Amino acid sequence: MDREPEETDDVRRNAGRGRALDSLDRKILGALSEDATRSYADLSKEVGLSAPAVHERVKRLRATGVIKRTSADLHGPSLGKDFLAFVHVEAAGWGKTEGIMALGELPEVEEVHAVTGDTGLILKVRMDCPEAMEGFLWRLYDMPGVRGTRTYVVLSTHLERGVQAGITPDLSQGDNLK
Amino acid sequence: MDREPEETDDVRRNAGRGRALDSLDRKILGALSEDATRSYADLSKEVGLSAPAVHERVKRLRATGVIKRTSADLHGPSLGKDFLAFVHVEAAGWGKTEGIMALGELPEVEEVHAVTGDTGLILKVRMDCPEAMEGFLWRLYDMPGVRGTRTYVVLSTHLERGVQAGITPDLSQGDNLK
DNA sequence: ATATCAACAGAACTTCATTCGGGGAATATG
DNA sequence: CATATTCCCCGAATGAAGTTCTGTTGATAT
Repeated sequence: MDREPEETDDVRRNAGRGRALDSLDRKILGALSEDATRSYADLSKEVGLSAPAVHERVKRLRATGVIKRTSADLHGPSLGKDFLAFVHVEAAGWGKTEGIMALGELPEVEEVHAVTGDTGLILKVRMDCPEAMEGFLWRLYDMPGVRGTRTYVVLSTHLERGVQAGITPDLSQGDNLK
Repeated sequence: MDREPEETDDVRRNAGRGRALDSLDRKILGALSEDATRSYADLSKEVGLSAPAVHERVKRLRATGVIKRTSADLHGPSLGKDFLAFVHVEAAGWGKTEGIMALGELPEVEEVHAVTGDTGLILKVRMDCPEAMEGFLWRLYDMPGVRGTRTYVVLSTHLERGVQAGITPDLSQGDNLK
């Protein structure tokens, strides 16, 4: 009888429940977030486990959603996208407008966040030129509920990476109160 | 005489010079940016090439820097990072302060951009709790040149992805002028 | 004290990545 | 116009890696 381990099919959203991440998991995650092409044999030497053991952990990390996916990180300028900007959108009703959600269909839109503050939405958009930016803003203003926008054009990017596995303990404790 | 194609060592920013990306490259890039674990045999069926041909193209895309790297995308909350925020920093002198560049050492800091507008810097930071955010801001204010900050706490993220291979032609032309 | 379960290592197996040799189309050269 | 040259592709072969299987160990629960 083959039991399928996946068939939970239930509430899987709070990933990593039932098994907290130990230091080995974090080590693996840190390594894979920097270079996901490394072999399990290679990783096994770094974390002190056998290749199958690492494989099993990675499999679990994927299944539980800790590793959302493995992706190739592309170079914007090489694709003709030299123009990066953050657009703060002042929305009337409130976020989640059907039109605003449809922004995700544009490959130029990389991030959409609902935020606190005077603006309700922050967009990260990357395109080829200022003219495209203009076209994008027009499209934005045509949407119902968009009252205004504030655009911050990126002059240079000094750091850009995904979620990091590490944390800085000092931040949430200790010497905050000087 | 082996000529090393890399030894330009100069201005490499416009990677992919000498060979424009064709539609097959874009198809491959689009696929790999969504799932970099797909096999070449699999990709070959999608783009209509043989596996070695796809491999060769990917190899070149890596070598020329179009594919910056392949990474595992991690799930923040699973790692205990439930708190995402954009921090606009009003810097006195101007960007690239040694201290600000050192922010990259904190795994909580995911992005650092120099931008136009009243603020000179936009930071994307992800941490475990508001207390950590507080600690981070304190650390920020201790830096020379930091005049003020404005923090936008992310309430919900509707879209978050890397550079997309596709483009929307309409944006930079045509019906912009309504 | 015994049964149960989770995690790991070593070996076997399978699939994939990678290299090699050759062919064809387009471009450059005489 | 004919002939090299170059680039890009394919099919086959090789090697390395991913993946599965089985037994063992240690811890926990009965």
